[in-house]
Amino acid sequence: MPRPQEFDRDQVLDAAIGVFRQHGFEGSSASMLVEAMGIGRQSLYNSFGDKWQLYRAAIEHYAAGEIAAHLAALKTGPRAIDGIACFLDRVAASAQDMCLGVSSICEFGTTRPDLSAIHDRCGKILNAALIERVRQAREEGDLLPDTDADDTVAFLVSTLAGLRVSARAGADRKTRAAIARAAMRGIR
Amino acid sequence: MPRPQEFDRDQVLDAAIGVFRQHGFEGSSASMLVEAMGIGRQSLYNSFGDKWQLYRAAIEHYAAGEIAAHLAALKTGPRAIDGIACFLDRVAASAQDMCLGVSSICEFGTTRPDLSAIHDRCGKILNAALIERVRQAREEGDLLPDTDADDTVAFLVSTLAGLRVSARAGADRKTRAAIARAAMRGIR
DNA sequence: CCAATTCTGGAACATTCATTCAAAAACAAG
DNA sequence: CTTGTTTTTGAATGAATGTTCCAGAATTGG
Repeated sequence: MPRPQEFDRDQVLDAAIGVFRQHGFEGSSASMLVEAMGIGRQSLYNSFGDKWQLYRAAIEHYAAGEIAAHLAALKTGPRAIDGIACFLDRVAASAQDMCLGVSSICEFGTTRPDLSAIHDRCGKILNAALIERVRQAREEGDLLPDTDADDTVAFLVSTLAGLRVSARAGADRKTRAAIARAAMRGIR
Repeated sequence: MPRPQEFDRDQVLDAAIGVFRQHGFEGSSASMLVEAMGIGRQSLYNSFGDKWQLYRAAIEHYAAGEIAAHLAALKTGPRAIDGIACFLDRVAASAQDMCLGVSSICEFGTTRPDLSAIHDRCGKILNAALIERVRQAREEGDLLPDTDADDTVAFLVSTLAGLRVSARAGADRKTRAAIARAAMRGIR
């Protein structure tokens, strides 16, 4: 008998993600979120609890999509090294809009346990995929044999963050592509 | 005849920098700043105008110190490549606390012209020093000869940002050093 | 000492914030 | 149609925000 919800949860979440990406958590007001999401204030609080929980939901939703894209990119190419290159190229190409993961880390670091839990969980998935691919590339002879796989992955993730911050600072696409290329040279 | 200022401008500015580094602009309240700086609210507004102007002053002050440290690091070593390595090592070693430059870029991107002006001005100085050093290293035969100097510098700055975001996310010192090493491999 | 100026501290300001209350409207099931 | 539940809407809440006003204390130069 209950009246059904009129909006699509994923859709309004995407709208919230857009606001948070642009302004961060503290810079996003409830009014901005309500307006962008196109729902009533009350609906927001009914569906998501409060602003912080909405933020967490947005990050989780964003991370899910981002991880899926990363994993897909990593799968490409005849050899593992191609997947790694594709992963970096995709990041370089799609970095116009601020990354919500980088943004949340810059804003809160490791000070919010519930946020860190999300980061850790998502980071583990991406790290595992990267490590597997790095090991594979090494076995295929495309990587330096005397480097630690964990360190290589840390460097790749660092490059990911660096690319996105550079983009936020105004770096154009060509420059970003050059950064990705240099990074590939660093692990090979 | 006027009563002299009782506090040292640079000193209270350093305190403000500490707050802004930890919480960003939007996350830092006037009360937090007043308490950390150890001066009265009124003194703050008399000396710095308002919160935004204080933020700009803090960034400017922070950037001056940071640039000086970068330039000093770049000067070291018998060859230019040593200076570049030292530059990255210093960043890796001193990245526990969030970088105010990276933080402000993540928070505001290029949306505030007056902020971008500061970034551009400081970026130019660092870029010029890096380019000079990169060119020199190439002449000394320590760098790949067929790479663009601008791209190499962009990669170094991207690594700088990546290192600091990684540190904010919890990367330990050893991991950060490995990232710096991998980056050096990327330009050589 | 006097005068000028600025620092200090506290109260006061309007505004915005996140959040909630209350009533109206919309829908599904009987 | 009625009943029960939920969404919606708009106003209202109290707290916190950045900022300013004010009076008193402090310190220098004349």
